[in-house]
Amino acid sequence: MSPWETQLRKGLVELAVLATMVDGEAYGYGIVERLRELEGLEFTESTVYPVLARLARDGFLAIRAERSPSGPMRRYYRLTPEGEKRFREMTKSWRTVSASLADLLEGARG
Amino acid sequence: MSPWETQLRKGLVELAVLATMVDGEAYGYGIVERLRELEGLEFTESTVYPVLARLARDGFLAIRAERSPSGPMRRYYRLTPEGEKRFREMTKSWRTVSASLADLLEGARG
DNA sequence: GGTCGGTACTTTGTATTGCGAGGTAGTGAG
DNA sequence: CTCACTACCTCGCAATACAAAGTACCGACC
Repeated sequence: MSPWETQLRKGLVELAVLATMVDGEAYGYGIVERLRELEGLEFTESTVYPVLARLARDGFLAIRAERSPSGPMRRYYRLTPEGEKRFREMTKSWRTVSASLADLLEGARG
Repeated sequence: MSPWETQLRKGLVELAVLATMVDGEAYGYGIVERLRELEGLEFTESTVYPVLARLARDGFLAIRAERSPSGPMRRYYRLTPEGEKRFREMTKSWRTVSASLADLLEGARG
């Protein structure tokens, strides 16, 4: 992954991770696998796990452990009310920035 | 600016800056002013100038100095062929990531 | 002459973050 | 008992956004 592509995705990991658990709880490894299917959002475990830990530490996620049918224990994360708020705010910001940048690229011959 | 908003924009500065000079040369202060008009892309001089310096150092921009009608000398930047290539690549990557994230947010109740 | 606001560029230091590399461990198949 | 897959975690490096602070040029106004 080229360094500028890495930079381009900075900050998006958190939003992407939050998005994966809006419809219900999710666990780390599963999140990585799910995001891997989305072009440009192929994050590794080294990236996702620390994000989950940080979000949980800051009260945006609650954790529940459960046995896996095929490996070590899974740690399921789900959004707390603060987490949902955070998700909504980030989504809004994202849409704003995204729209502005789209306008800028539109105006240029790009 | 909240820290996560800062992170959300990481890597976008470079693309935004490149976009401002696709249609012709531009100078630092002017770029800052122009971006300030776009919601979510209000970068400060502390952010933009280092980006310009880095892009020039890496051969993506060429520099030309010219007197300003109202202040110190301006340094006009324009895209080199490598710069145009970089801009096209970044734009493409951006559209990909943006589309994937939009899909993800769409799928979620967001 | 002096001050002030606006223009224009630069540097230093701090706080975050993405991720490669490497590690631990449970599980079932062969 | 080895191998592949699942599942989690941590260290260390490289990269970056930005506040803060500084320098300098200019015209206007008193």
